[in-house]
Amino acid sequence: MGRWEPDARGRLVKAAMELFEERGYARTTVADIAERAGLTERTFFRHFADKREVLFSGSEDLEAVILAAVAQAPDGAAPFDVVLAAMEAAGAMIQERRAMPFVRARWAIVTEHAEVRERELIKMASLGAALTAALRARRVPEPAASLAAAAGIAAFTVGFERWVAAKRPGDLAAHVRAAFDALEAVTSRAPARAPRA
Amino acid sequence: MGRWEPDARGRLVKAAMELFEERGYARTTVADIAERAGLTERTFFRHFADKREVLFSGSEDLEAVILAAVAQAPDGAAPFDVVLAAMEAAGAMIQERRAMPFVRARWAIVTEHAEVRERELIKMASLGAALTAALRARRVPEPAASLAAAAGIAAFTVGFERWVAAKRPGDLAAHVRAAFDALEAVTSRAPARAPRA
DNA sequence: CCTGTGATGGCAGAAACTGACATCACGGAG
DNA sequence: CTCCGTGATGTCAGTTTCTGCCATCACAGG
Repeated sequence: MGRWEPDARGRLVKAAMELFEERGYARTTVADIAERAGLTERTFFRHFADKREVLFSGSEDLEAVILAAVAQAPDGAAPFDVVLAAMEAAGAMIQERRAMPFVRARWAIVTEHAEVRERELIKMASLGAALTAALRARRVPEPAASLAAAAGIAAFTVGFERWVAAKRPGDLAAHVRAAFDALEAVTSRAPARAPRA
Repeated sequence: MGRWEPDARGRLVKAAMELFEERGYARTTVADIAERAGLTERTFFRHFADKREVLFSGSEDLEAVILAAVAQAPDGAAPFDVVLAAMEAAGAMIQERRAMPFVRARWAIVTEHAEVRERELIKMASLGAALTAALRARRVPEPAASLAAAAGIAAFTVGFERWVAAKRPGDLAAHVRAAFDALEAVTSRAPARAPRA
């Protein structure tokens, strides 16, 4: 492999991010991206299923980190603690990429464009499914596995959003932990059940 | 209003569902739908933002029911119980539509087509945002409001999926309640905190 | 009778994607 | 060394989604 410029995929991602910042996501066509990367539109679609997907390059790594964290959790750990550990690991990975400007630019695009947000949500759902499967492999029964996964991802999302919104970034993992604690607090019903019992 | 056949929107929804069942979602074009409804493609896009949206007609009602339930909850109720009540109300509405075949047909399409699932997820997220706002109006602070809303919707989803998957439909609200209980159980950490303390 | 309004139709076009086929350097088999 | 399979890319035509712009035309109110 040396016939073409190497790392076509990486070049496409780079070109896309540049153009998105220059003209905005909506006003950048796939043809534009391909051209800047020195490729053709057709080749873009061989590397990415669609235009949005170029914003999610690397999400496979995230899933891998999460699954690894689950696998490494001590045997007797409670499911929710396992999920917390997995989400902390995910947070650490995002933070360690030192690509904070990239994270922010990406975040801006995702929140501004509903179509991209849709993609983000389905990626999260897919992550949740993988996490659920990993929990089930640890003998966590349903529906506890699904619920722990979904709730954990919700907590992660809240923590992440607060981290991004914060002026001084701080530690993402700390935000995530705080969200988990808050979730535990809000889902615990008072000792005396509410009226409807 | 009497110049055209009435209820263009309704006719489009009906035509769409028929065609989706006859040829499948992917092989049905918007032009097909419009033609069967006695309209043109251009008019379809005046009633629905895009092809997927025709599958979500009525989701506004769902949001209204949820918000009404939140508003009617007793003043001192715990946030999570308020959310439970709202989700039970949503479940009751879905069940009372007596459109069980429609619900199943729609469910099949949503689970089979990622693009439609994306739309479903963003609708859920939007519902979550509305629910969060309603909780905040009840003086529930952040991040408790966001977390209660997201966790509640996750529990509802699990309950709904189990209800749809069940051979004998049974009561949706009961499934939802069970999911809430299971969520509470899984998010409660043991009295002695896990290793990381 | 006249006119504004609102839902619709017609049409052209951009942009996202897809399928089928061609190209062409590299690397191994002979 | 030559030949051929392979794989990433290019080319091109075509479908589908979705938008902008303007025309139409019955109905309602003045």
